[in-house]
Amino acid sequence: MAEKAQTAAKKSQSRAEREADRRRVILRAAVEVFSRKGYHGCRIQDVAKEAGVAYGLVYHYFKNKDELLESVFASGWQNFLARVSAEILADHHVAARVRGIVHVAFEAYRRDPRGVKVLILEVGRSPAGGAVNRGGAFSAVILAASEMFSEAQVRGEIPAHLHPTLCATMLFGTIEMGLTSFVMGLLDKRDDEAIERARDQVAETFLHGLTGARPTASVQPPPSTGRARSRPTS
Amino acid sequence: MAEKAQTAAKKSQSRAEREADRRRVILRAAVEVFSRKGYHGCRIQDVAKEAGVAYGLVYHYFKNKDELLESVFASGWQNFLARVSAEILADHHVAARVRGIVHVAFEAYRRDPRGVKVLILEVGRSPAGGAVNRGGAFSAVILAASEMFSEAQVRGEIPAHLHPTLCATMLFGTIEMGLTSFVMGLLDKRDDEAIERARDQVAETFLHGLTGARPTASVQPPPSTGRARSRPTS
DNA sequence: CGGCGCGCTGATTCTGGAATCAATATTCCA
DNA sequence: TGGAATATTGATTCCAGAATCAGCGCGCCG
Repeated sequence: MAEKAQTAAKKSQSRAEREADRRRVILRAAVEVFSRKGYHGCRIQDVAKEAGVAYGLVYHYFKNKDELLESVFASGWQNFLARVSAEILADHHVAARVRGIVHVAFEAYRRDPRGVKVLILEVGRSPAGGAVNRGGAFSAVILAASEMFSEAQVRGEIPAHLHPTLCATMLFGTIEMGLTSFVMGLLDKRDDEAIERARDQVAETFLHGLTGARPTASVQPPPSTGRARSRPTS
Repeated sequence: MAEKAQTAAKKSQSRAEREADRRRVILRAAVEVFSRKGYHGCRIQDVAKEAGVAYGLVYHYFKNKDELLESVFASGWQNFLARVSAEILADHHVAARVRGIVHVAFEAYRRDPRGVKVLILEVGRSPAGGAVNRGGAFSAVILAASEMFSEAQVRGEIPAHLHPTLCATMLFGTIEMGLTSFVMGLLDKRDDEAIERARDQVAETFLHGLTGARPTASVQPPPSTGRARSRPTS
């Protein structure tokens, strides 16, 4: 819809750029406000104010409030999804892959706590009939992870009697609640080191259990596809 | 408010009873509707229709929509809270207590999936500023569980380097997502036996980890306070 | 440099649903 | 049985907030 500006070469480009910027600003503001007051607890006006624009403009860029949430979700989740998928598909021992997934999740949180909060609290849990159709996307990751565990069983890396899907949900449940501790202020979210320790504990406990947990599995990240290289801040 | 009817002995009693019934019917209907469309996605009218009463009546029994949700929460959570607390306070090895907690949660689900769904999806996750102040209640359980793990560390039952609070959140995260698998239809909620297997897997994986999970820890419930005795169906 | 189109604005309209309330039915007690 | 007290109803009021739209002014083009 905004692509009509592609008539000329350079100038129009700059215009399109500014448009995209606006869009991003609004999206950003939406994340901010959603995380503060929740989707239902805020008006479009709040988002507009946060973004420093008239609220009519929000409708210029997004069809309605739902589409706004949908976009917030898409922009946040796609990214996360891609990274997690990469971890899942890597062909390492399942333990390494699990560590990778945990790592990705916590890294995402460290980079953008607000965004993660919205994902967790708003999008992740919208009631069945709800507006946003993100249930599918969520299931997709679970499914992929199930695959991974299933495969790990074939390779004999984990016991055969475990239900792969349940393993997958448990993994994400563990991660999610780990993050929620921060989101809800049960743990100090300022402390970067605490976040790292939490991350390691989550991974190790999931892998070796409460009773068998090892004395911290060193901080160096597990060997995996791309997680390690420090990506451009973005 | 309805207690004024206690003037006489028998008849008035019956009246009070019918009132309480009504109240319960409405509460029940609310759970039903909330679980189907979510708190924000439904009108008072829907609840009334489900309960088979006029919606004005809902206001006779509950001050407003919020109080209705609050009550749904209270009636469901108090119960659960009490049972979980009992498990937490029992002085068994921490493993037994963990099993007990998991057991209670799954039992609650088996008895009333709808109710658990509402608790998980609506109440458990309401965004910070939200209406219902149940965050406190939730934190309370986490805190209690933290205590338990802390104590277990003193007794040397689990490694000292683990963060007790994180252990607690992980435990409930694992449980919650385990249940969510059913709520979301990732696993077959009809299959009673599947539920039991899931329950055991959740407990054992949490305790011994993915890699160390034992070949199913037998179905017989762990030795704990009162969980074992099959309570009157209700 | 003049005018025109499109990004942008915010007052205005519209909608849906919460909460009220006056009227009606039912129950209870003397 | 009468009538006071209470339960129940649903049309009505009221309002928050979503979505619209008519116009304004900035920037771009010839």
